[in-house]
Amino acid sequence: MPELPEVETTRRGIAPLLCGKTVCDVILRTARLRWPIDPELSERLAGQTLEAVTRRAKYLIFSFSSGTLLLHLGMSGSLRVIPAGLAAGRHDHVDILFSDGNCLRLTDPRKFGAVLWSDGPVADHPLLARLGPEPFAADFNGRYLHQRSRRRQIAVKSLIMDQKVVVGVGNIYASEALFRAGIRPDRTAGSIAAARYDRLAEAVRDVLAEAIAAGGTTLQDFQQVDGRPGYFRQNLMVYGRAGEKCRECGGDVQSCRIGQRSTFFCRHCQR
DNA sequence: CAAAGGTCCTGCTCGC
DNA sequence: TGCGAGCAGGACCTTT
Repeated sequence: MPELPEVETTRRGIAPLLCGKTVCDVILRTARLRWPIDPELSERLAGQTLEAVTRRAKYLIFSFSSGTLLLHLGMSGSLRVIPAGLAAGRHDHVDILFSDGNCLRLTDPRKFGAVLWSDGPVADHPLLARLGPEPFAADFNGRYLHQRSRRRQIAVKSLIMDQKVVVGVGNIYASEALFRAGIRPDRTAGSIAAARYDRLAEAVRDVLAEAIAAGGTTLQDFQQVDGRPGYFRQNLMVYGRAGEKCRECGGDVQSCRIGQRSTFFCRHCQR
């Protein structure tokens, strides 16, 4: 599920409720998600005060004085802040309990998420070390995308979904950004001119920013920290709309598969 | 049976 | 022959 807008929406929901609060216990109901979860997590976190919740790519970074908790929502994860003591469901894997009575609960049906403890700073963690620029950073722009695409034979959609090229763009927003930029998703990345990458970089930033403002996109599992869905779904131009009318030209929205992922575009609006 | 919003890892091919 | 880069596919897991 969660691409950058959903992770950022989650971060903004959590931070004001939990920053400055002290952990009193951690309940692990599942030994591993994508990777094993440190069984000592409760001992590590109990008594620690949460200093900040930040984001790098689709990772949430919980900073404590003794180290860092790295959390990824995978494909179906979500976090909620609830009162301590609520019964846990089948897919509620981790509860982090705070001394003020709040509980941060991780739910993840597909178990592709990750909860990793790291002593000390996390900037050079292997999972973060090779990530590309944030889409809102100054070093992400059309010139950069154009340069990274030279001699690349992959589809442009795969290029912008490559987290080493730019972080945060997943399957939904890749289709949406390419629609806004007027570029067919199956175009070979290396064959697209610089000016079109200017449009694409801007489209990526715009669609992500608008989705964050709407609280993300909910297709199935995603929920904001307070349990509400994200409201960007109604703004999607092509994703999930195969066979429906293009909201720009009235033609039929097409679908295809690129890199094993379903892909949506308008043959008339995108070249 | 296929597919669902992610991404790490393996192994193949190609070019120097 | 060796090495790196680029790329496709499999893997993880559960639900619809």
